[in-house]
Amino acid sequence: MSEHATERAASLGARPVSHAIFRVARLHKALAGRLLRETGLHPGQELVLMALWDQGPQRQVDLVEAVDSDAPTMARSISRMEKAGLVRRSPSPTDGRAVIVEATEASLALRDKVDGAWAELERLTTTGLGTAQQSEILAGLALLESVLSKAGD
Amino acid sequence: MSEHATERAASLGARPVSHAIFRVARLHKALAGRLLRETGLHPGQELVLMALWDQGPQRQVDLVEAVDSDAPTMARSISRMEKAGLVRRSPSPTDGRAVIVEATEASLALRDKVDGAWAELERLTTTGLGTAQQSEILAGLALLESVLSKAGD
DNA sequence: GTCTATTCCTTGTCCGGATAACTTTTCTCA
DNA sequence: TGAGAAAAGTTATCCGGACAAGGAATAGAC
Repeated sequence: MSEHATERAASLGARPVSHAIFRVARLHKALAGRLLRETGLHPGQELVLMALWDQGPQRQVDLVEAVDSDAPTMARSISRMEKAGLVRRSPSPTDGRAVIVEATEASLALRDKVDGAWAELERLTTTGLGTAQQSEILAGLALLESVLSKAGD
Repeated sequence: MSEHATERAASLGARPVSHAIFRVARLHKALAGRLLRETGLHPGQELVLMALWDQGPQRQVDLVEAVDSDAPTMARSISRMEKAGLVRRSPSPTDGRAVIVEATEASLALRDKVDGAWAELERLTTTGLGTAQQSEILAGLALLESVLSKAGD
């Protein structure tokens, strides 16, 4: 019937790297979400807090850069975190366009939990992997990252 | 100031595998979305259509399994695709609970574009990688997948 | 045969991610 | 200096992903 039957029969299984990335990312994100649940944070928010804890108050656009997000997502997320008392917003004294975001004292109570969750995530992710395998995987991921970011031009 | 400064100063950079997975997944998904744009589909919908094209009409729960999604997401996605004329729903003749989903003839017009987009995605993902590097990366991802799915218990 | 447990699906809610459209402010440079 | 380009945020609209709750039908146990 179809003159492309042989190519098509394999279409769901024949994109090995792409599908593997999909599945690993999904599992990894789910695991991160589960570990983070006890902190009450949603995946992504902890990255914002970690950036604020580490680098101090900064503009939203800096946070976007730090966690590799985008402006609308960050604006919304910051609003929610502000409402939750995790974060404070104030106008930049030197740039009328910018908003300075800082972590509240209340957010510090989460710091140990967040650090623990991330450590646990990394532990679970690399459990059973030798250091050689780990660096191999890391090198592979770095390679993929550079290839993909070049492809995104 | 902080008695944990040394540990904490590295908190954004010291989870190499986890962060690498995050970044690769993000780039990969963005690339997939861009390639898919010309089909008018949103990322995820093409997986549903590919499953229907390849395996024929099936229940929603089978589609959930095929694309590794979940029931609520699938229900909503199918509804949208039904509204868009890509998919048809009918009650199962043998199971009163189940719904049989099938691809419409109209959806077939997208098949070549979708196949092309996925081929291009894989090509861009693996461009510049030797076959040895490819299998190395694939093995690494498979390893991560098995570790992560075991951790998700 | 009935009562319970399971399965399949749906709806509602909340979240992040992406795009587009827009406002306000700053920067650039001719 | 003054016009236009660029940057920072916001809001809107979609989308998929996750969770909770619930209805309806089937399957299983007794």
